[in-house]
Amino acid sequence: MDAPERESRERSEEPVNRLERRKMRTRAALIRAAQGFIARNRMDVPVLEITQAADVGMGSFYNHFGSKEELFEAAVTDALDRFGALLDGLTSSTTDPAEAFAARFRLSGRLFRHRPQEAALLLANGSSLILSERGLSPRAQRDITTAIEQGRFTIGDPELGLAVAGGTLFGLGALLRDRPDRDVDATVDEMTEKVLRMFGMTPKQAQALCRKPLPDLSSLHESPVDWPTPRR
Amino acid sequence: MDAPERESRERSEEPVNRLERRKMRTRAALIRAAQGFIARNRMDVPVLEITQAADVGMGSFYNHFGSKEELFEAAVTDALDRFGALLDGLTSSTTDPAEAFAARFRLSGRLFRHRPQEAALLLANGSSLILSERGLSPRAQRDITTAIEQGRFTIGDPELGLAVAGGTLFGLGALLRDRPDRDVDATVDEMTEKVLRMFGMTPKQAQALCRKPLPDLSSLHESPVDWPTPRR
DNA sequence: ATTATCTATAGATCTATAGATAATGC
DNA sequence: ATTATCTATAGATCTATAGATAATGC
Repeated sequence: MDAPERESRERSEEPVNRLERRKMRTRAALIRAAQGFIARNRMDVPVLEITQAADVGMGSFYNHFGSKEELFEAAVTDALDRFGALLDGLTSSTTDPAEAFAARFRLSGRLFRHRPQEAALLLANGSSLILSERGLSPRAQRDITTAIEQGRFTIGDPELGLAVAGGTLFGLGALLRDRPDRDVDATVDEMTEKVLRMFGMTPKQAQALCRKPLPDLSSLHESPVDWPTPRR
Repeated sequence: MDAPERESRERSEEPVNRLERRKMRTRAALIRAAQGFIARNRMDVPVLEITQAADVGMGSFYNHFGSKEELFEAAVTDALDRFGALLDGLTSSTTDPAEAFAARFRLSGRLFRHRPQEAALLLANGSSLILSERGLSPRAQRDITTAIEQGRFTIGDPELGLAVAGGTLFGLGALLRDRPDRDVDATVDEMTEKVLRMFGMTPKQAQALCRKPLPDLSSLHESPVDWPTPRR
């Protein structure tokens, strides 16, 4: 075997040397800058402004991406994967699929307020995320199918269920954004209950799941590192 | 009275003379062209290309709009108003608010397939439409509130109900777009039933409402006039 | 020696307008 | 005479790259 662990690590691959690490840092800076612009609906921003926000030279952009579209696509993918990984980390102890679904839905709703930039990014991408292969969608898909198999959900059409879950989460995000005075926890849990009932749970079962304690979120009030602000 | 009917007509105001009518035609052509680009997610299109698609001179653009953003905003507003007016026309005979809501939801879902460009435009605007002052949202708002007053719906939080309706419609639109093989009528009606149950109706009541006949849509398979295709 | 980054800029593209033309009003 | 439209383009802006510089590998 001349390539011991080729292809064995997809992303988050530990770079072998300092050169590689620097390259990854530049790429990551560009991606974070792009995420900031997407969240602010400024996808028409010039490349120069992106590189300034990322604090890298103009030319570095073309070392990593062939076009703005390519960068933005990578930025959305990255955000989805991070959001998904974060949720996984927060719900790893839950084994019951219905409870896992409820926990992830409730956490996603709460994260909309805790991390407004990520929320804005998700809302800006809207419809393309609902049946996406990345982020929340595949996790919800998995939960729903398993819950049906185990008799916890009785909905006949899992794909329609996915559209319900995605759509209501989307509506919830818009509601929390446009009505900042609403009680986040109460709103999110009420929405979750309604979805669980749609999936065939009794009101009592749904309520019980939505009253379970959730992991503490106060430690992640915003992204680990703040998104860069573009310089003028 | 020196201005007999000033302000009495908002839009669709009959232009008084030929000059006015020509002006309106130019404006309308620009708006339709813009709607086509929005539906195709090409909002970065140059002004020149828009005017070419509208078949008007470059300079005419600035007679009507100060910037592309202004045009796009007008284009979305116009699409929402038209879609709303179309729905109103199709459901004018229905007096029961629950039935009216169901009919509008079912018709909206079906229109997603009958008029894919308008659907794409709505989906592209996504989250900003869910609590919008125009289009489907205010109509749903009205139906929901009235239905609650009359005891047809029992949902406690009408605004959350609006987010549910908007979100599920959005998810439905994405589902129908991304899964072209699905049976439109069955999918739409099943989704509508679920929403009605969320709003507190019994399964039987919900099913009954979703089996009511709907006005014929075959006459409006696409916009009255097709959107212009940009010339190269 | 190799690789990534940076700075500076040529050339392409786009916006916004000036001035000419065409249509309508009166 | 007035008003909207059209054509042509100056000037602004942006993209993509060439060539110089800096960091790392070996």
